[in-house]
Amino acid sequence: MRCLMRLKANGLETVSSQALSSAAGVKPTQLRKDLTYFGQFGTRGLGYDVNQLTEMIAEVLGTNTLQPVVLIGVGNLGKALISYKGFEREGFEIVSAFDANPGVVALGKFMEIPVRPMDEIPKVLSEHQVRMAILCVPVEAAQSIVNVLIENGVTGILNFAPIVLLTPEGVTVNNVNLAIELENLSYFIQEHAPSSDETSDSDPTDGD
Amino acid sequence: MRCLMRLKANGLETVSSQALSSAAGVKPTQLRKDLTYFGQFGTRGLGYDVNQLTEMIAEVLGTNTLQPVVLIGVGNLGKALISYKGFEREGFEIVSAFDANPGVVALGKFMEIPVRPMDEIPKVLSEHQVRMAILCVPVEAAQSIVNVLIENGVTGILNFAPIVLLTPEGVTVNNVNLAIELENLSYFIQEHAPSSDETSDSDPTDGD
DNA sequence: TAGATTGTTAATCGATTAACAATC
DNA sequence: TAGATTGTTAATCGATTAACAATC
Repeated sequence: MRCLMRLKANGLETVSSQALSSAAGVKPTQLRKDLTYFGQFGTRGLGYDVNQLTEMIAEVLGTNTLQPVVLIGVGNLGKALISYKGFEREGFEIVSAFDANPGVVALGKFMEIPVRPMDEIPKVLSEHQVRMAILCVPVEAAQSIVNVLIENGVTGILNFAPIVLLTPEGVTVNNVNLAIELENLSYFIQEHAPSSDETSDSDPTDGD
Repeated sequence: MRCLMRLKANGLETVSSQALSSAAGVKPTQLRKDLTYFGQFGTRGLGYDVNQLTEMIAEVLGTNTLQPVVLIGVGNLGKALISYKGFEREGFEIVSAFDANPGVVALGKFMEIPVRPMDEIPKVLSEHQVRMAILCVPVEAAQSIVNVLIENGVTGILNFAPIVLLTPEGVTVNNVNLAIELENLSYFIQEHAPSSDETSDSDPTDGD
């Protein structure tokens, strides 16, 4: 998607699996095979229409319309995520933040992204039809908040608390554990590690 | 590793691949196979010695001794990471932070983790024999800082800037891209997505 | 029509797992 | 010795890739 965006910004209208895959660092066959999983979008002899492909991927990702998201827990990390511009750029809108600390709520009341007390979660979720939440609360609070979120229609959780969340079928959890990221790195700089050959993003698989 | 820690905390001295794997959410065979990649640590008929296995894994991960780490870029995210206690618990020590903004440096001069100006990077890295860095600077600054880091002996970078870093062979980059995490989640809450079956951590593969 | 590039088949490769002999 | 559980082999499964017919 990001490669396509770049092509689009440069005015390209058409791209071959060859060109796009090399930009993305994968093999052309891989790219074509993956795309056909969702349908047929290319033109033989020509390649793919950049606009059409962009739109199709946005639709698959669910980012073609602005996705409302809430953020729970306005500590250091929460604040950092609120001010992160990347979410918006990719089609997400943090409609509200929540915090258990009245002081934090008072301070955040009139911010661009308002901070509300926890008991307003149900109201806000139903008002904005929110289905995704970013969770940056302490481990102790995580599970009970998740229960509330799920009761109120959330089906996707980006979880920063280092704990395995229990969720019913149909709810997806993506865990981001920064300590694990660092451990992983640590492993690869040890001499016994088979030297890794490609720079790549973390790719979370995810949750029941 | 985290499962083992928990067993240890509970006074368990021995664990079977069966028990450990179910705690970790993988199959017993998988666990045994993976462990043998590093050697033979079990006792047939008995299982694995928790202490011995813990130690072996810590060694493989390189977390048996405290790993010195530096953090570059003390913005919102940088601050959040500095105050994150998880790193220390897992065997990492942020020995210093760095920032390009003199104001940030002035403020952070006498913090528990000191904030220093960028030009002191070489001195600090060699003094503490630092091999790992956490990068949370703006995209524009990322590559040039990475060059400095590598020149001064860093071989592992945890990168939060949404950019593909160019690094020589032997340097590992782990990218954490929060927008991608959210996109991934978004995909799975769409109806067309094959419902995912397991909650799991992001597992970064990594970099040349 | 000739050249290009897709979508798809079949071959290859690697990773997971069941089964079991080794052995505590 | 009998029961348990490892380490390892061989079978299975799924994912990647090469090759190519379809077709723009």
